[in-house]
Amino acid sequence: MNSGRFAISVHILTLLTFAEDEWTSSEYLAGSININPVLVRKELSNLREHGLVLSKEGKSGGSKLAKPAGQIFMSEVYEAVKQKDLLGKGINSPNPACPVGRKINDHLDSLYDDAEKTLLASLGKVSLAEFCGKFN
Amino acid sequence: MNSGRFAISVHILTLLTFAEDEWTSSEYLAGSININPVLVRKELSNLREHGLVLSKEGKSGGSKLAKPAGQIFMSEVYEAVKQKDLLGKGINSPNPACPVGRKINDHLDSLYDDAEKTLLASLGKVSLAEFCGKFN
DNA sequence: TTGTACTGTAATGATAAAAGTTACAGTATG
DNA sequence: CATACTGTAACTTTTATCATTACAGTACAA
Repeated sequence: MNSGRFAISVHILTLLTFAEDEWTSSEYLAGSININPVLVRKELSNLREHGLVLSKEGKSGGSKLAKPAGQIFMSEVYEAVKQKDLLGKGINSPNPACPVGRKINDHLDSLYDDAEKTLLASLGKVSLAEFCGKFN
Repeated sequence: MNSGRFAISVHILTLLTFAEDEWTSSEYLAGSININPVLVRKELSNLREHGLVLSKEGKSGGSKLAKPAGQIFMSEVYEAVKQKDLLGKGINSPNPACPVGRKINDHLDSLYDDAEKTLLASLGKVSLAEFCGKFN
């Protein structure tokens, strides 16, 4: 799983939840997360592609949630930021002359798939709204 | 979760399972995995600390499983290699002046803990022996 | 009792991935 | 048309990962 992108995305979405329906600037978001605004925009761009946020260009532009926080689940955020697989699948290039090396990646893949399904089920139980409820 | 260490450890343990009760050298393991022997020894050192393998120094030395493959579970391997947490916890240093930034790491932690419990339960169902059974 | 084949680990260097920074074109708004 | 934003590309810096070299320690076996 990718290092800190999940945390950054959840942080962004949490701030947008508290901003209600306001268009929030990447500068402001970057200030709370304490990272570079360009990184925030990249992450927003990804969240946008996955239908979680909307952005508006131009003066008084910014971003906001694409749907109510009660309808956004942590599993969606996970799906949005994942790129490598959960446990680091397919990074090595085992020796194909070895009977184990030749087949292990396939077997690891199916192990990972099962584990990831369980993880998604768990994250799918928590909505952004519930998560934000913890701040009160 | 750490990139490829889980895969390397499972690969090592699989090779040791097929080696039956032989002491297997790090050189041989490195050949199948196609990585550097020193990295293998480091990973073996970690697996040893976690009680999963035994090593013998000196000529005709090497490593073998510390217990039968039916009694080693993927959850143990996961626990052995994890260092950072699952989803990249605690990497950012959010702005403490922001009410969200100030508390988000705690809330993320509890989210991660729950998700990880589920993941461990899933990996705990698969023994090394079962995993190795797939190669036949 | 000495050569050999291993482990264990530290130190260093190379490569790759992640994050920060600068820069600037594009776009709404007033 | 000035302003305050977004969206991206290009470049640099930082950090993490992996490979390599080196060598001390250990057990076996001739």
